[in-house]
Amino acid sequence: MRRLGPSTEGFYDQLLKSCNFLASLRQIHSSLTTSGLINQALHLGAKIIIKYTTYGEPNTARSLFNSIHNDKSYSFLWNTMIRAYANNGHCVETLELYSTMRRSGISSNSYTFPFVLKACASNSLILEGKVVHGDILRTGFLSDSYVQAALVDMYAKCGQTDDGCKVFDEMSVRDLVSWTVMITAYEQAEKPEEALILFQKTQQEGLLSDSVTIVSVASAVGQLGDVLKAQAVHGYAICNAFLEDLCIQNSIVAMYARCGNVEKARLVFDMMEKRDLISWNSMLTGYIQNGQASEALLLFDEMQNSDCKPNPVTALILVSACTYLGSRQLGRKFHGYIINSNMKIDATLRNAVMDMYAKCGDLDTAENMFNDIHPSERNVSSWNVLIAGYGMHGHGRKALEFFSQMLEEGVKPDHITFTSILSACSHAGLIDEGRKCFADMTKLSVKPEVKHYACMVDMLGRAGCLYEAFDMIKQMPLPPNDSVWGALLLACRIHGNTEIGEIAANYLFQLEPEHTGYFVLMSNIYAASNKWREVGKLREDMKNKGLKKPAAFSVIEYGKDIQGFHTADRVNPYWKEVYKKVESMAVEIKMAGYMPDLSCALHDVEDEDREHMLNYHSEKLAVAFGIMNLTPEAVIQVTKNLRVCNDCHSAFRFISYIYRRKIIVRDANRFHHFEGGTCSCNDYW
DNA sequence: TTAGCCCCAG
Repeated sequence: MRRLGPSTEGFYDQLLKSCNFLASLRQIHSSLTTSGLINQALHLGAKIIIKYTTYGEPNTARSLFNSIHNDKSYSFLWNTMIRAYANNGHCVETLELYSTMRRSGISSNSYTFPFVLKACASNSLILEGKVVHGDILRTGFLSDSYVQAALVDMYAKCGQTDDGCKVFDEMSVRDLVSWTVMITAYEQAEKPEEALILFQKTQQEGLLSDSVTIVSVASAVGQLGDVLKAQAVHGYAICNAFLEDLCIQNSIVAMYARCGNVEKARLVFDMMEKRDLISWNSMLTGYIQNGQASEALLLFDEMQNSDCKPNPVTALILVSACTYLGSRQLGRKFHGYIINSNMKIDATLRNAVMDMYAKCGDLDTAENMFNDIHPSERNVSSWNVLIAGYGMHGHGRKALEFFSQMLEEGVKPDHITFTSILSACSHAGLIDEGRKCFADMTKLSVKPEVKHYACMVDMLGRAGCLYEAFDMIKQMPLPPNDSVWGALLLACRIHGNTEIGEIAANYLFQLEPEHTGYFVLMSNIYAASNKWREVGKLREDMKNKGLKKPAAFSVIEYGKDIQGFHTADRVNPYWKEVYKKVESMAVEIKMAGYMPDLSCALHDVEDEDREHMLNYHSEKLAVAFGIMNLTPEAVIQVTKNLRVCNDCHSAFRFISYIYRRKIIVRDANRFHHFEGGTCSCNDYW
């Protein structure tokens, strides 16, 4: 065999460094094989193994590995192959190779374990991780800081933060990475306060953070939603010259958005010199999280003109924006875009598209998509989407059918399935079926959570079984939260029960003193029984606490555009015409027998004024806009962010009859299809 | 004699 000098090795080293393509890598590989150098300078072989794997050729890498790892006592190449697998998501192969390595008597070292642990961490393989932990103890590598950090990370990613914390606490020396791992662990476990306390400690110990730490800290602050802390992190990044880092910029954009300051997020975004996919997706998500879906859509147009092309995550964000807006038309457009862009549609994205169709009122398309999925590829979320979709439309029976079919096909329901099926029963008034499903939960080994009790209380309460609902709360094995009492309060509103309503409201005012919705509900109950003194007292309370009724907002599709209306909107460019229309419609439907439901107007004023105020509810403005601008055969579809009010519900029945229009309203809870004077919910909602 | 642990969009 011909020996080549070190200068030749250096030459190949350089060549490999600058090699960016699979084709040139193959050339270098073959030239090294011909020269025989690959068997002598193993670090070159190692580099090729790594490159093949990152270029998506793990099998080629493995063949190379198999052909050159002739010295059995030499762990370097094994470590290389394990590293290549682990860093490219080939988790099974990593563990398989590690196991072969052990069986072959090759000793692991401090370079082996971090990658094996990474593979366990990325697939939440806690059992395998624990075995590796045992191996580390046996081989005496627990004192290595890289191994320790990887171990803490593995436990954290497998959801065992406490075990990770134990390893962390037992470390004698902690470097920045171990601190960061622990900070990230708390952040990922949604314990942002703990994460920030640890960050404080790194500062006290005089450790200089790196960009990874700051990203995690920014994430934690985002979870906390504290704008002041967000500004502090932003300032820290500026002072320590971290702001050049793209990851940091992205995390700051996301942080501000999650703290509700989407304007500040946009400011940071606009100042960025370079933007990657994550920058765009973070900003888009920020708009969606803050209810500014139309801003998100504008930004998407900008994104398409940029050098960053949308990926499946972008698609997911946009589809969820359409779901939020209730815009089937836009949703369809994006669905088309997704198909045409040839992006990879995974189960999550497909389910999101189905959910969009279901929640935008197009159940047929949702169901067709579901039927197109091969039964073996339907996961629990696919079923959940359909069950929830049918439930929202009041098709309780259909939801129950899907639920049975799901069980027949051997798909195990989860907590979301039961939330969906119970609320489906609730909307359809199927209380016996609902009771049965609730009883089946334990049999199907899904433990009832507070939200399931809330569904039951809602179902029983709506059906008028107020005392049974109340008893259920009293007998709950878990402490009832605001959604449970809120369901009872809503039921009291529907059935006009002041007495139980007051009990529920008292709990709610303690549990959620800032939540205006409960004050509004209770004052509605008082208003319905003409207890204006109590209404006034509640209003006074709200005023003293500085609470305001959350802004109602309704959206209607119009051509390629979307029009949004607030209550008593004077910002929408068409408000004057729309006001005239609602006023004239009120006159016409009154002649057909519509009676304004004055209890829906919160204010303690003269009846005539209250009646007048009802006209300008956001959903009425949106429907009036639809009648004025859409062709007579077009369906008027409106999405409202809160629950549709009683008076609007009654008015829409009359409007659908007199104007011969199909009106579909999606509110915070469900769909209402108005046609010929009736609503699909049969006034049961 | 060569290699590494932790991060941002969903």
